Amino acid sequence: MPRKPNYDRNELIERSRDLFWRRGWAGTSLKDLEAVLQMKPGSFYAAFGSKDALFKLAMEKYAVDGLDRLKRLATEYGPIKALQRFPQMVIENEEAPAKACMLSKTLLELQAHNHPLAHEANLHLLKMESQFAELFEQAQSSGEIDSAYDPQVLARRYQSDLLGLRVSAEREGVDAMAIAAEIADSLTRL
Amino acid sequence: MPRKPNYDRNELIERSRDLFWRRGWAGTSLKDLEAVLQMKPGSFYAAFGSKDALFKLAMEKYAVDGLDRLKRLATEYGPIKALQRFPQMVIENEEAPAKACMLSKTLLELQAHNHPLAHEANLHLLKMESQFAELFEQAQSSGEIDSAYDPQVLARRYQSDLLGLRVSAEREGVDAMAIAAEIADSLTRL
DNA sequence: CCCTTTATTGAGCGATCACTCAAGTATATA
DNA sequence: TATATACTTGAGTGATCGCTCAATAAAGGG
Repeated sequence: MPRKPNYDRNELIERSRDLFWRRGWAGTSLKDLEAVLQMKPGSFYAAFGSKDALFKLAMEKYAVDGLDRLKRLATEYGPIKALQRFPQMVIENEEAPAKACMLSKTLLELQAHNHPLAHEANLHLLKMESQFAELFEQAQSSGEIDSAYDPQVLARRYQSDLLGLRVSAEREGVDAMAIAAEIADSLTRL
Repeated sequence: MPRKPNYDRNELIERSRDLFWRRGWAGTSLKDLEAVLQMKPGSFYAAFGSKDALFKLAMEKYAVDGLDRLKRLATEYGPIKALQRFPQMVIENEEAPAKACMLSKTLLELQAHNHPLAHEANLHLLKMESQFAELFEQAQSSGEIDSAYDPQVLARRYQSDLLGLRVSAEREGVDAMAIAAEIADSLTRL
């Protein structure tokens, strides 16, 4: 008996993600969302409940996609080569809404307000860090890097470097590709 | 004939800096500022002109103070030791409004809106980067590090690492001091 | 003292914020 | 086709946004 929505929910979440990623939480108004999603307020709230609820969905899609890209890279090239390629891959996409990481942007914007979305962002970052650690561990198992290192320590540092890279890539007049190459290069010396 | 203001302008700017640093640009309302500065709207606008104008002043103070701390560190310990100590110093201050860099927070928040303050933040970051490069150069002159390196390249990477560290330090459950130690340690291998 | 000049006050401006809801519309099932 | 069940519409909610300004208070110079 029901009537179907005339939109693709997944695509709406992707469009929201791109807008939130670029403009941030406070920087994205409901008018902006209505324009990009081609939805009136009533439909919007029927579909997503609130701005924050949609932001959460958008951030989840962002995190899952990032994790997927890394895993695919690891499947194709092996763990250490994946970690080497990832930084460059992440900043070279000209079509991406922003160079900086959506999770870190959200964290920095909302952490001081104790906003639940900041905590959510940190959880996604932790998941990513675990995946980094797993790849370092695999690289040790296959003898690609010295097994004396603690994979968790390597992952922690790698993620910090990646976050720094992506902030730098957001700046004008900074050769981020060169930094990415340096990060990749430093992994060959493990 | 005139009447003197009954406040210390410099202190007001410092209090504003702390609030802006912690809460960000959009996250700080005029009500917040009025509360912290103990000023009514009229006085506020007579004194500073606008929220953005005060933010600019606050950011300048932030940048100048940061530069000063680095320079004092270099005078006391020498260039390379200063660069080694700086990361730890920057994240260990518990009284600071935030661990993350105010300039990077401003850049990430406002860059996508082409807000003048984002450009301003980048200029301050460039100045800081120049100071890093100068210290690396001094370290080369005194033979502390290999002179084959390009000081600008070292400075670019150092600043990126520092920005990453400070984002990481903002997170819960991340041992930022360990990352700071690693950054410092990597400078001994130059 | 008076007078000029500036600082301070606080009610309130228009604009925008996230969001609501009653009314209208489309669709799958009976 | 009739009906039930959603989805869609868009004017409009109260709250908050950055900010203005006329009125008042205070402090120097004469």
